[in-house]
Amino acid sequence: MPKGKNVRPLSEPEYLALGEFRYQLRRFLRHMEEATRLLGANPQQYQLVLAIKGLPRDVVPTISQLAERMQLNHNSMVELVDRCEENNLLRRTRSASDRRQVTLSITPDGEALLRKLGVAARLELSDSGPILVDAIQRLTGESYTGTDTTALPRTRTRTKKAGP
Amino acid sequence: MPKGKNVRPLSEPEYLALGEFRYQLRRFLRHMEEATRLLGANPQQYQLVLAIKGLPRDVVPTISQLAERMQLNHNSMVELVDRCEENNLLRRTRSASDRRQVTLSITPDGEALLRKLGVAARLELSDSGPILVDAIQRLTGESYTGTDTTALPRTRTRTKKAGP
DNA sequence: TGAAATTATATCGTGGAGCGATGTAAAATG
DNA sequence: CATTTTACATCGCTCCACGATATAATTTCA
Repeated sequence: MPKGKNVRPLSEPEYLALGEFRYQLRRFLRHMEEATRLLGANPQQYQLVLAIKGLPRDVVPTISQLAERMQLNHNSMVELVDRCEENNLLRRTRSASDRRQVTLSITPDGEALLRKLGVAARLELSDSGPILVDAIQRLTGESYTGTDTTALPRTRTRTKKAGP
Repeated sequence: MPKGKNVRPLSEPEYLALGEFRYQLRRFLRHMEEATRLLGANPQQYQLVLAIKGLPRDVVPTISQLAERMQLNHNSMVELVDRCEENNLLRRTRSASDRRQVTLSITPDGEALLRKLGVAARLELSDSGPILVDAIQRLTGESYTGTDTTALPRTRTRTKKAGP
């Protein structure tokens, strides 16, 4: 594999693609937060319920697993689970096989939230999804054959910044 | 367009896709935060510099514009710009045409940060990008025939932090 | 076996970042 | 010009993630 290919500096179109990617992400996340709050729920708490629902079926929904899935420290996850339990979205159950572990289950309230916001997420992604996909492909070079060593111009004409 | 199509509840594969989508997002964001901090910089501040660099060329980089791009309230953006200026990543310039406005420009330090992290972002997206694209397509039904329910590729759990 | 190490969850105090409310200056409106 | 609107700035507050630390269950191995 030609190592140099992916470590060259970003070209301007790539910066635009990365900017667009981040922008669409923020919009998606923000809109979902809004939708969540409109239902009187807390965004992070919804995220956790969704993370449980969307967990691969061979993964046991413990605190640590979900901390990893949401990229949180385990103690932050403990606190998030606390809040979810207070709001009746989740329930804790100590595992019988290993009694250090706690497995989480979704309450009917949690499931109801999932149903409503799931539809919202799909609709939202119908808009931003294609733009996201496009940006990703511009950056990672979809249709990238790996044999190209002549690719982009390495010399930049310094037309950019003239002083005021 | 059949209206009912996108408002039906999520199927289980769709929940899995949505879960995977969120998971890959969090991983991407977290890894970029780590990379940023490894360079001694602040993640949000990098985000702002990137947002400026990645702004469509016909958009003037003012406080309000960037607040919208990063989906922050304008006052939060003011504070973020303050911090970026303190860390010598950005400079404020009052606009000559409309002296209420402030236009932001990236310092050499900011550009250097962009170069290093741009490469990191592309590499990171080389991994998570295809999974993200796949999840989006499963949800928005792009070329999705409904017959393929094979599990999503699972990314290997990576330990988050090397500790002493 | 039983002491030490490891794993899983829980608790507590702290700090940073985003937000609402409010302020100030410039520009648009009428 | 007087009023309204727009753009940026300031301040106090709160929430949430984190580091440090604690507790309990399990595994390791001398």
